[in-house]
Amino acid sequence: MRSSKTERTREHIIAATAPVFNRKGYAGTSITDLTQATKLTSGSIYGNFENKEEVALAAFDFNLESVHSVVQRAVNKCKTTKEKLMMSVLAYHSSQRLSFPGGGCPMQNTLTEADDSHEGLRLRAAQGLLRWKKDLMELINTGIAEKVIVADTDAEKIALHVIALIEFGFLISSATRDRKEVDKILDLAVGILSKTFVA
Amino acid sequence: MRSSKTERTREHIIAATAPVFNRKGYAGTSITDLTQATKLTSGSIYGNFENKEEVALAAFDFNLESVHSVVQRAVNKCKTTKEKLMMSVLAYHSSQRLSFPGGGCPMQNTLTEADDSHEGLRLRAAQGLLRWKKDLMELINTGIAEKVIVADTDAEKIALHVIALIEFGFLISSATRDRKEVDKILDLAVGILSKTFVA
DNA sequence: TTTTAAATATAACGATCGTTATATTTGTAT
DNA sequence: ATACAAATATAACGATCGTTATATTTAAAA
Repeated sequence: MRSSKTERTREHIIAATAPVFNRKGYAGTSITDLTQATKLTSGSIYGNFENKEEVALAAFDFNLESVHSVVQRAVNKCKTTKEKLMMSVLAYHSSQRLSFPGGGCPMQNTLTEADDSHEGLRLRAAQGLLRWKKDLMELINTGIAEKVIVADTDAEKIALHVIALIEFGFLISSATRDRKEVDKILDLAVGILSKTFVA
Repeated sequence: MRSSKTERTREHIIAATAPVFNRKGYAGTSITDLTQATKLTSGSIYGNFENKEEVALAAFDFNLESVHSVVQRAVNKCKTTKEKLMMSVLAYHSSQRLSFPGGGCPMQNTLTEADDSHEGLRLRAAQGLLRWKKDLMELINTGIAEKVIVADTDAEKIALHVIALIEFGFLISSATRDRKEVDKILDLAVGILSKTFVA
C-alpha cells in the first residue's frame, strides 16, 4: 500500500517549491533553494523525485493549476455566459486580489525561459496556452449559440486577443510594480469582449 | 589614449554574448558560455568587464538596441505617419524577416526572469518598455495633429494595446514555433491601429 | 511489540560556478 | 628596435552546483 504520508510529502515539496520556481526560474533555482523552501534535506527530495527537472515539472503543473482553478472558481460563480466571459478577464483585476502564485504568469515565465533548452517545460507551457484558448473559445461559442454574442464573431481571434492583453498585464506589472497599470490593460480586454456582445 | 583595439574587443564581447544571454537568460548563462561565444578566455573577459552582471547589462542594451534599430530603420523608410505606424507593427511580421536577436523579445525575457533578483536588468527593461510606448505615442499624436488619426484617440491606450499584441506574438512564437501564428496576432494589432484612422 | 521496509538525514562525490592572482603575450610609443 | 604598459592567457581559488551512497530514523505490518 502506498503510504499516505509519502503522498503528502511529495505534495508538500511541490507546493513549497512551486512559488520558488515561478519567481527564480528553472536555472535560477538551486537544490538548496528547494531544501530551504521545504525544510527538508536534499536526500529527502531525491527520495521523492528523480531529479531537479521532475520537481520543476510538477511545480509548473501546480502553478498553472493554481491560476486556472482560482480563475475557474470565480467564473463558476457567474450565472450568464456574458458574466462568465467578463469574469475570465476581471479575475485578474487588482480589485479581486485573488491568490495567484508570486512571480507572474507561470506560462509566460516558462515560455520565455525555455526557448530551446528545457523542452519538457516548454511543451507543458504550450499546452497550457492551448487549454486557456480552448476554454475561452468554448465560452465564446456558447455565447454565440445563446445569441448573446454576435454570430460572426471569430472565437479564436477574440480568445487570443484577450489572452494577449492579460499576459501583457503580468508583464507590465513586473515593469512598473504598479497594480493600477495592470487594470488599465485589463480594461482593454473588457473592451474587446464587450464589442462582441449583441446590443 | 584609449586603444581602439580595446574598444573593439569590448564590443566584440557584447555582440557575441548578447544572443546567448537572450536565449539562455542571465542565470542560465555561464562564464564558460561567454568564453565559447567570444573565443576568448575568462581572464580576457574579466579584463574588459568587472563581472558577469556588467556583461549582461551591456548585452541587454545591445539586444534592445538591435530590435529598436531594426524596426526604426523600417519605419523611417515610410513617408506618411499612417504608414510609419503600420510599419511599427508590420516590422515584426514574418514576411519581413528582419534580423532580430534569437530567443525572443529581450525586454520580455528580462522582465519575466528579473522579478525580484537582478534589479539592474529589470530597471533597464522597464525603461525600454517606456521608450517603446513613448515612441508609439508620439507617432499617434503626430497623426492626430495631422488629422489622419481621429482626434479623441487615447494615444497611450493604443500604444500599450499594440505593444501587448506584439509581445504576445513573441510568446506564441515560443509556444507554437510557427511563424504564421505570430502573423495572426499582428493582424489584430493592425486592426486596432486601423480603427484610429480617419475615414 | 517486534520486524521490516520505506522515508529521511548525513555526508560526500566530481563538476562547474564566478572570480582572481599571476604569467605571458601583444600592441604602442619612444 | 627597445621599453613599457595594456591585453590576454593560464591556472588556480573557494563556493556551490546537482546528485548519490550510506547511515539513521520513522512509520506501517505482523
